[in-house]
Amino acid sequence: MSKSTEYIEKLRNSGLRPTRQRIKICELLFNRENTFHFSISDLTKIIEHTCNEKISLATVYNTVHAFNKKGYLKEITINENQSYFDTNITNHHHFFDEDKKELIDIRHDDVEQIKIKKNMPGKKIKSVEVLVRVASDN
Amino acid sequence: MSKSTEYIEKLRNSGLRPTRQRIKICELLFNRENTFHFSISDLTKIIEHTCNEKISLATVYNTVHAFNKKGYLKEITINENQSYFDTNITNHHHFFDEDKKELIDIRHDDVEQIKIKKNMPGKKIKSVEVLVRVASDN
DNA sequence: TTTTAGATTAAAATGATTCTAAACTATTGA
DNA sequence: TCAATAGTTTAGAATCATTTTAATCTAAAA
Repeated sequence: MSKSTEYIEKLRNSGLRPTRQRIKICELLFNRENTFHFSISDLTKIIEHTCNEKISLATVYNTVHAFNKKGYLKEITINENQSYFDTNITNHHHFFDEDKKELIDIRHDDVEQIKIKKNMPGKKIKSVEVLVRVASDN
Repeated sequence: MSKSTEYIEKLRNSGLRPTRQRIKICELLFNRENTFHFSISDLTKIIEHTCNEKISLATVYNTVHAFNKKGYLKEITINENQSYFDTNITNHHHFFDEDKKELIDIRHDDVEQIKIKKNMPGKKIKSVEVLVRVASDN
């Protein structure tokens, strides 16, 4: 499947029509070797720098949120004013580097099985997320 | 040590003078049997309902943030628009009930030791937080 | 094609948080 | 004890991220 067909499918699955602006957003998000962590403001800056045409903020929000809802992006929230999206939607965890304000993936295999000995009657576990905050030693 | 002396000490340690308004906030936060999870908006509602006098929003923010910074409160962020503070500052984890939008403590003992096989050179681990999202089975 | 349902946009609205500046108060030290 | 001062409270304004609006535009269906 071509990249372009893949983007169109992702958009349609998310309930969105494939438009020029949304395809461009897909290219920026999904045409990458490595996992990509970004905030909405990171993404709009990248659009400004790599794109001749402007994409309105409303479109960026609407597209990113639709992908997040559908599961093509994963949200990682650090605190009240720092929220990131991750293009790596496999089951994995994160380091947050407090110095550089940067997220780093921890492969699922790099964390030993997490066993929770308590359960919530009638409730099903949807996800288990580990955030390891790190900072410079000194 | 009396509760009141304890509040004054907490405030001073956080770099704040013990004023009438801040003592009131301490009473609401720390005079409790059980751990208390709240958002700023929860707290302001409680103040409105239990207090004759009004405490301005600016004071609430400033006091809660100072306690959080000092470590007398712990912040738990669920997503872009849901952030809570926890009066339980011991090492522990959380369930987040997606149905009731409610946090529930998981005692540290109820999660088996989390071993991270990867490390970040030159960086020290500040905290390891686990968030288990749960929702109704059906 | 033509129609229509959905998309894009700039600008306005909203809502949470932070700032401001004037009035107030805890603390210090004479 | 009391004045000086440094920090605090407050309402309201400012800010910032996000969402809504309504007019214009476009993809997709007929």
